[in-house]
Amino acid sequence: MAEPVAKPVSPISQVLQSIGLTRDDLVRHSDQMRFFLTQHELGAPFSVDPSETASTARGSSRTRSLSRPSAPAHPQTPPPSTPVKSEPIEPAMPLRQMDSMEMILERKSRQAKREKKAKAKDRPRPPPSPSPAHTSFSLDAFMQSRDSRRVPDSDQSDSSSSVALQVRLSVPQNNSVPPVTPQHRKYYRDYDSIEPPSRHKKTSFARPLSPTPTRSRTASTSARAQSASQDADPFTPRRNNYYKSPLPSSSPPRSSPFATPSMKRIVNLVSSPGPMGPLPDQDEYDKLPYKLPPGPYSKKRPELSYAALIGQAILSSPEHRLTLQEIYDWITIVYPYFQRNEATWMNSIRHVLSTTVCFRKVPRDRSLGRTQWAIWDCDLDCFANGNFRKEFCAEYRQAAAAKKPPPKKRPAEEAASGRKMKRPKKEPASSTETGSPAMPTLAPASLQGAMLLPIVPATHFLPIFPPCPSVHHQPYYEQCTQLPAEVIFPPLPPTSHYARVTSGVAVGSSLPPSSAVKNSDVSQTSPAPPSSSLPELIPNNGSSSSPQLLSEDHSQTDTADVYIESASPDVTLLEDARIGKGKKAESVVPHKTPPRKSRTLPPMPLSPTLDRRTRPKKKPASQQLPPPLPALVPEPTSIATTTTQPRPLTPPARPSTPPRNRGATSTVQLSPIRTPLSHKGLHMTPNTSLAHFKTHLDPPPHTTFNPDDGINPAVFDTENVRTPSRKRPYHRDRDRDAVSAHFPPVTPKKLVFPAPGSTAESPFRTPGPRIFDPHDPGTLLEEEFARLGAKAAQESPAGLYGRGLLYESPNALSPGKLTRWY
DNA sequence: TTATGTTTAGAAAGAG
DNA sequence: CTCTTTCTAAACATAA
Repeated sequence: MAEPVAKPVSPISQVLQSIGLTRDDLVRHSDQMRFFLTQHELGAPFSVDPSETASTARGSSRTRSLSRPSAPAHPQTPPPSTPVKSEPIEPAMPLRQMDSMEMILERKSRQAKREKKAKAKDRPRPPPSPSPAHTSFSLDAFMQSRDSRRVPDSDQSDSSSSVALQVRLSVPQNNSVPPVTPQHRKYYRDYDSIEPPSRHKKTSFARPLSPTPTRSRTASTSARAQSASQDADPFTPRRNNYYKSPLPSSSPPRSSPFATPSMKRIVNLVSSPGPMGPLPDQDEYDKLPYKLPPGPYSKKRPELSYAALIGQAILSSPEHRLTLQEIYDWITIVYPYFQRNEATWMNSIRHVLSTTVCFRKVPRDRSLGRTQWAIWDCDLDCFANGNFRKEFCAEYRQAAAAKKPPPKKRPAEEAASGRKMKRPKKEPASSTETGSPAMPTLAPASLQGAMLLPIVPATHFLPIFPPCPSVHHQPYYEQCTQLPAEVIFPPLPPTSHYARVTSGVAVGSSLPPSSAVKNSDVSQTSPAPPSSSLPELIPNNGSSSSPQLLSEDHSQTDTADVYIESASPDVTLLEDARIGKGKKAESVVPHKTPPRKSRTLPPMPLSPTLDRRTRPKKKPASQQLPPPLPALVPEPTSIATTTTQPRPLTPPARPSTPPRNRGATSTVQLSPIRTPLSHKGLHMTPNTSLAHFKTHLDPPPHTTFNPDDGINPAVFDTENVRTPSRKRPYHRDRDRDAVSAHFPPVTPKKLVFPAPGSTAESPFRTPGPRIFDPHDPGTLLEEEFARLGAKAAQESPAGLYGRGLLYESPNALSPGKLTRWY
């Protein structure tokens, strides 16, 4: 690379000289340019992430996610039904050039749809009105869904619609496929959903397509690949819209618009059906219960694990809880790679939610909506930097501390001595399991929660319990520390209330007692932990989503930044929202849910998850991990407690919690359900330190990143935090394919700037290290650098390349993930 | 019937 | 080579 390379003097150099700029300047400017470009135009033909290419090149690293494992094998067994999704791969559309066009079309179609639906449908969700959008979606959804499985009825209802869908899908179907193409269904249907035309599109690229016949995967793969190819995001959420909307995710009704039932019709046939609904329109983004990261979204498959994606999604909501649908929506928007049609990933998402300890189920009233999946504050560490690391789960830690086996959410294994048992069917009553014996073993997730807690009325406990008690009192903070909030959440606009709030909260983190109570809730939900980061999440000022909550918050917060009170209100609100409404149902869950607020709580240890299973499996890992990130904060517990103290006290009842108590591992009551671990008293090691936050509202250093700097905090973090360990590349065929397809092994240029600030700026930027935008000056520069090689590198301001990132392969950078965030 | 959840299996990749 | 992790697939459950 470094070599002198042929062109001794690049035009650029000349130009620079003439201009009097240094390379550094160029870099900076380029970054800025890039930034603009990216923002403004998503359209870059494709942002390829160099990283991707590189990654691929690199090795496997990416995830294997794509992999289609066994695919090959399948041949034999072509299951009847799903023999294979594979089909799919069609050459499809070339890249989408049309993004803009498509976008427009889409919108139009959507609007039309909306209108129609609005009329037609009832469902529109009540609440806010966002619904309309939904309706619009319906088409899409339907298209998609249909594609996949459903029948065609609609088939194409409209070409336009189809188009829209396609677009949305990101796929270019349009091109290739006529809008309607009923066929889709065939394909899709046959094969699970997966590949709707959209995928095909992709093929345009090279995608060789994966040969892999495997079923769905292939399809999926292909799809993905396609998606990947398309980098441009169809909808980049851009703008601040995001910020705005905080619909109350929690707010039951609305939940995600998409989610809205309307979609239902569409249902998929697939086993695990996917879902359906179309994504929300951009317009609707505002309304969403979660915050979308800015930036164009890369269509590539994220390197992140599903757990990480879920974590990002959930954490993007003010309360840190989303419904499954919302999670789907978030993922599909932010990672266009995942399309609604595909059942595979959704199935995986569900699977992860069910099996991962950190994802807590919060039941709600039906009236409110479906259950929500929450991340407690105590587990925030797990999601730092947008990644997911079990090790940091409170339970894990505890377990580690205890030396017990890592908890698993689902004990299934444990329970039964042998795995395999198929489940006996469930018993209707969970009781059986829970009740009895199993305690250790199984508890349904929901139960778990319940188990843990003594059941306090939801409302009560929310405040009361900190989610994860023990460890983090101030989960957010801690987390924040660990995570760069920014990473997770885009920086808030100064103006935004949230910012203040959050900060305030953070500050208050200590949480005022008063707030404390509420706080717990608050914290949970929006609290902010995300200090810095959060803000955005919550955006809105009044907006919406849980609007009320938010709104209030704002007011309050605004006024007093600090106080929790603001929070408190929020909390209250939140709770109301959640609890009040949902709560009833929640009784069980509550325990866990409350989490968010963990802050307040003192040290409860949590053991909740443990209950599920203490499974030995991971121990190793868990053990290793124990301490979350040391880096940031020192002692979490102590601090936390102090700060949070307020509420902690009563860890009320939570059965589970008690044990946790941090320090003592006392075994407390065992919740019947709980896992033994909990009982055992895993204590929690506080690990994380919140301290930092206590002191500082802002996230630790890394968090902030200036574009200018070029340094991507994330990067740092990543390095630190992330263990590159596995690099799983996506090897799995898909990924590779996808990637390769798009960009062939392109030489991994090291272009990848660490996405330094520039691109980086957009936190959520495409995952890859950055988008490859040919137009982007940055690119040019990069090339130049490449030519110049080391020289440039040296020169390059640290900022840009930060640590030499310049040349690092994207992968190296950290998992692309980080990058992406920034 | 659908969407959602839970659980079991198995494959692939990586780490040790 | 073994163990672990992640992903995928699918069966089964259940609420609405």
